[in-house]
Amino acid sequence: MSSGSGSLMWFRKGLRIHDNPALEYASKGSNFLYPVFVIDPHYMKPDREAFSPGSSKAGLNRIQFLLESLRDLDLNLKRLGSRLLVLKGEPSEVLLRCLKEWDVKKLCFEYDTEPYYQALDVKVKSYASTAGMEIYSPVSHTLFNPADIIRKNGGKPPLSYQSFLKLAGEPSWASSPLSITLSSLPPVGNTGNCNISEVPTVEELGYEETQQDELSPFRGGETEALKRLRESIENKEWVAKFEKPKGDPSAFLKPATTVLSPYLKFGCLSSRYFYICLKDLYKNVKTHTVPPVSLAGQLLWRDFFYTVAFGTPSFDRMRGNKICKQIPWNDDDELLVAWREARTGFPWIDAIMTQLRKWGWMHHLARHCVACFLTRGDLFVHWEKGRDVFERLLIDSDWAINNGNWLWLSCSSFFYQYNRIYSPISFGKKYDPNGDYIRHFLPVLKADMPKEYIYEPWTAPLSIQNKAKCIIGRDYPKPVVAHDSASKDCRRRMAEAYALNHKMSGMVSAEDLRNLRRKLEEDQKPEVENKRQRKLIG
DNA sequence: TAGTCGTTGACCGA
DNA sequence: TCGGTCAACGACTA
Repeated sequence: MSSGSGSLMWFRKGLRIHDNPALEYASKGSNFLYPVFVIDPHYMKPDREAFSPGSSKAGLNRIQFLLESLRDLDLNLKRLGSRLLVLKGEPSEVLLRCLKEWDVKKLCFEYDTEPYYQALDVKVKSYASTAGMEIYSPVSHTLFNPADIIRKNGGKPPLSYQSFLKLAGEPSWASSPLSITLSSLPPVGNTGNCNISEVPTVEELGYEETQQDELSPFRGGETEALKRLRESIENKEWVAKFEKPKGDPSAFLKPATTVLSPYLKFGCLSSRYFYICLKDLYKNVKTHTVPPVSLAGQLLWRDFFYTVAFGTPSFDRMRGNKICKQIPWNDDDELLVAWREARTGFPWIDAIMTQLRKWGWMHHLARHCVACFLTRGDLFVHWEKGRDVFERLLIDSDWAINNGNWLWLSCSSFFYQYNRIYSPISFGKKYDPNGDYIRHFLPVLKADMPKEYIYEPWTAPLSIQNKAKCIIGRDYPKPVVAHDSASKDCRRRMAEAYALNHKMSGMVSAEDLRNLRRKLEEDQKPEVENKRQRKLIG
């Protein structure tokens, strides 16, 4: 056994060496260091029932990304004279066993605001403090401590970005230099009988060799994150002029953004280090863009959603969520599946959903289009269902940000102008009139579908469809809805739902919603009947 | 309480 | 490429 100054560094997110205050503190004055990552089978083991390759919680792309990040972390720890100790099992059980068996005086881990970790940390902290261990759990995943912002705002999270900015100001740590490098780490202590393994491969986790024809082009890990960051900020002019809404969602050979989000999600890249790099760059250019559209503004968006998510009970649900409009979304699994499986018949939408499936990433505006289409724009399917699909398939899916954006896009919170609907036809066309993005992700439309019809192939004359070897309804689906009438109907439903929320001052009961759903369906009946009649006559 | 403003809509006409 | 219109929301602020 060690001399009694061992520390356990528990990695969860924060899979990095640079700007890692928990790791730094754990190594300071310790004779031994136990750098631990616990693989939770619930998160990792194959689930054959799931709608895509992966576990019950995560798609294979993100599992792969996490494993790559862990391998990189292990390598970086080895360079400093340590290594990553990988253990398997239910995280709190595994950790408690380690704390009991090893000689640990200090337990260090990055603070996490997600409900999952909040609950987990209560268990672990309670054991560690009873056992007389020192616990160090600093906030280093975000620029600000969400609790500080909420306190400053009188106990409530700010609900607009601008008010968040005002409350937040400049982060307190930004005036002093961050600890970016570590020169060495204490050796790993005696691990006794604990079953330590190397970072597994996906095959070792039980996945078969993947059949997918196109894999995510993004590799995980701190090394890759820092390389990507360097490459992005090398182009000073590009950073200084960056305006998020002006990015091209159809750019896939060279994405219009940094694609640093997956690295921020797992903490392979410190958001604080990224922020400091941007501030340094801004100092050295004549002019630069500002929040909300600037690159620094994107990091602040992340903090905004973290803050609201932390301060809002049931943030990830409609019911019981005080900031969420109660809307009678329909429960149509057929439409959901068509959307999820890229079979809506709208090539722009289906190409984006295919990119999501294959790459685990797509441009922010592309996410807007498909989220709007699924919910308030066309299909009127519950945002929680779309959220689940994103949560599974995105390599950067982040609890606070993903839920926040679905609340936003579905006009359930933050954003309320439900008349502004993205067209599944004309929005993409603005950026990519030739349809190169569609042709890449939907090979069935690649060959000879003329650009005049690539966004609306069902309008192509049969002769053209024949020539393009793509018959609509056979080789590629007919559109699941008519956008013009569907979006009009969505607007009507949203107006009714808003009126109900207004009338009830937000206290809409389940029964109120049921009644409204019934009313909306009855209002629609004559229209459906008319359509049927027209069909009969036609 | 009234007025301002809001990360990124579509469409039309100039 | 621009500005106006569509129809009209809620958070925040003075």
